[in-house]
Order: sequence, then C-alpha cells, then structure tokens
Amino acid sequence: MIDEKTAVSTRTRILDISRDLFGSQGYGSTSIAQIAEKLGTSKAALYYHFKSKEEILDALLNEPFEAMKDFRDSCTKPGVSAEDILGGLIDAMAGPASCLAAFETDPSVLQEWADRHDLHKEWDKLVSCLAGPRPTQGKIISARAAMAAAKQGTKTALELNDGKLTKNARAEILAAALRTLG
Amino acid sequence: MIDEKTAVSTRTRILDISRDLFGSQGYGSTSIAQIAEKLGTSKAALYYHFKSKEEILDALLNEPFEAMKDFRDSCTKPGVSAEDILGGLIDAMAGPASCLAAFETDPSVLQEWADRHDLHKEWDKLVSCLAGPRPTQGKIISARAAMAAAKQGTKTALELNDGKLTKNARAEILAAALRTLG
DNA sequence: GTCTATAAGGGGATAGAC
DNA sequence: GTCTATCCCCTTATAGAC
Repeated sequence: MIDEKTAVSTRTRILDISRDLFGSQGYGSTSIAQIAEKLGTSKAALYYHFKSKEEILDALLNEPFEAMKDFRDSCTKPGVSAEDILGGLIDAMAGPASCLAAFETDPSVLQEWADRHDLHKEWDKLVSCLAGPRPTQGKIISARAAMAAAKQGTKTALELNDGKLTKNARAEILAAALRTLG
Repeated sequence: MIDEKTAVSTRTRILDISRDLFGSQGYGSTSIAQIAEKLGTSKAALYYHFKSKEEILDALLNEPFEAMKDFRDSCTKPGVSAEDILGGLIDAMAGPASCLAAFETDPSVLQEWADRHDLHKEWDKLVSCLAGPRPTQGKIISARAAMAAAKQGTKTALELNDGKLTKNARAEILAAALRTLG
C-alpha cells in the first residue's frame, strides 16, 4: 500500500522548493540536482514524484493560470469598471496568480510554458477590457502602463510588508493605477 | 598584419546577433553554438573575438549601464522635476539603455551580471529621487509604479511603431507616468 | 519511496593546424 | 581569423536494487 500522506507532502515540498528556486534563479538556471539537495534526497527520488522538470513547472503554473483566466473572464462581463479590473489584478498578483507574476518575465519560462499556453494573448484580453473598443494607440499605452503600475506596485508593497498586502497599500496601488489610466 | 576592419565588424555582428538571441530566448538559454550558427562560423572562431560568453554579455550591457548611471546622476541635481526624471527614463529606455531594459528581467542575467553591478541599487536611487526624502510607503509604491508605467509604456509604444518612439507616444507615456505618481 | 550507478547529450571552452 | 577535433563538466532522465 502506498503511503499517500508522505507522497503528497513530499510533492508539496518539491513544489515549494521549486517555486523558491525558480523565482530567485530562474527556471532554466535551476537544476534538478539543486532541488533534490534542498529536498534532502537524490535526484532519482525526485523523479518518482515528477516525471520531468517541465512537469514541475506545469504544476506550479497551472492553478495560477486558471485563476488568471477566471479573472479575465469576469472582466469581460457587462458593467465591469476599470476599478474592478485593476483591483482584481492587484488581488490576483498578491494571491492566486503571484507565482505567474513572478515567473512570467523569465525567458526560459516564456519559452517552455508561456508560449505553449498563449499567456501573452490572455494579458492582451485584459488590456482590451481596459482600453475599450477600437482603442487609440494612446489608450493602449495607458492601459498597459496602468497594468504595469498595478503589478509593480503590488510587488513593491509585498516586499515592504513581508509578503502581506495591507488594505492601505492596496488602496494606494489601486489609486495610482487608476490615475495612470487617466 | 591583422585585418582590423574585419575584426571590428565581426565583433559588432556577434554583438548584434547576441543581443537578438539573448533578448528573445534569454541569456542562459542561448548557446554559443546558436550564436556561431547565425554568425556563419564555428564556435572556435567566435572565441577569437570574445574569450567567454559572459564577456559578450558585459560588452552588451556596459554602455547601456553607463548611460543609465549618467542619467541617474543627472537626476540627483537640484531643480530636477519628476517630469525630467520620468521623461529621461522614457528616453533612456527607448535609446541608450533599451538593452538594459530588455535584459534586466532575465534571472540568468540578474545572476551573472546585475548582482555584480548592483543594478538594483541604481534603480533604487532613481526611486528615491521620485519619492523624495523620508518617503512614506505610499510614496515609494507610487514612485515604483510610475517608473514601471514609464518602462512598460515605452516598450508598448516601440512595439506598436516598429521600434520608433514618436513625439506623440512619448507625450502620452510621460503624461500617464506623471499621473501615476500623483 | 528512496538509493547508486549510469546512460545520453549539451554546454562552454581550448589546442593546434591552416 | 577560421577551422576540426576534443576535453571536461553539468544536465536531464532512467535502470534496477533495496
């Protein structure tokens, strides 16, 4: 009989360690050997839980990506304001999609995962929600700038507060991002 | 007698090709073999011009980094406005420091180059210029958000206009970034 | 579930001929 | 300046014992 509890918790530990290392060193520059070392086992043991390095990346990003797509869907409904969109973006970046935000600038992740999942297209849909129908170039620029402001603001706030997004900081970020939009 | 003209132009071609590949695939995921292939020579030939892969990265980033530091110095002078800083940032991102902007999100570059050169500290100095003395957390957040808005806005404008920053786009980006700051 | 050992391949870099 | 051939290390991944 398989020890399910151990399997699950080891799997979770692998994901935690990998999230950490991928985030700080990048996906491509992190080796299975490094993960195994932090895990305290051999590389082969790790391959019992994940059949490839890419599968670890998938496991780390699939949930955040689904959360992000759900959010994107909610933004296309009628009566959604810019405040809803940018506020939702902040909350996503601080919570369910934080891993996505941390990894998506890594070229090795872009190559191995983001291209395959059309991440770029998903972000573009959000830009369209903010810029409105038949947007001018100026609208597109300020929409993208506002999203960048929200993302960077959230990242900064999390850094300054041990990974916690305070109500105050959230309000500051949202206000700044809304100003960006104009 | 060494053929200096050929040496120089080959060196330049290597840098152009590397800038391209590093930008699209990331530094760590780009191999010397790939560069040599696009160059149309062997790997060994490439090593005649650069003694290591890291030296190529250095050659690509040193000038942009100096330009960025010069700009940062100019921002600490008295009487410099937020408009000067954000406008200068846009111009730097669109011109002399564009390579820096394109590479600095790559974790493999951060590890091999940015840490060694304290890039993070340099950006922080700019943040301080924008946030003012003894800044509140809100000031820091909006300063960082404004810089992110300027960077992303510039990137977007360049994408939409074949790498050219039009006067109009520059004005739009600057206005958006200034609004972000509040 | 975890181990040791090893396969199979790619990476950066060098030697020495031309 | 460029070539072929090669070295050596590190990487992902697997085989098979325990």
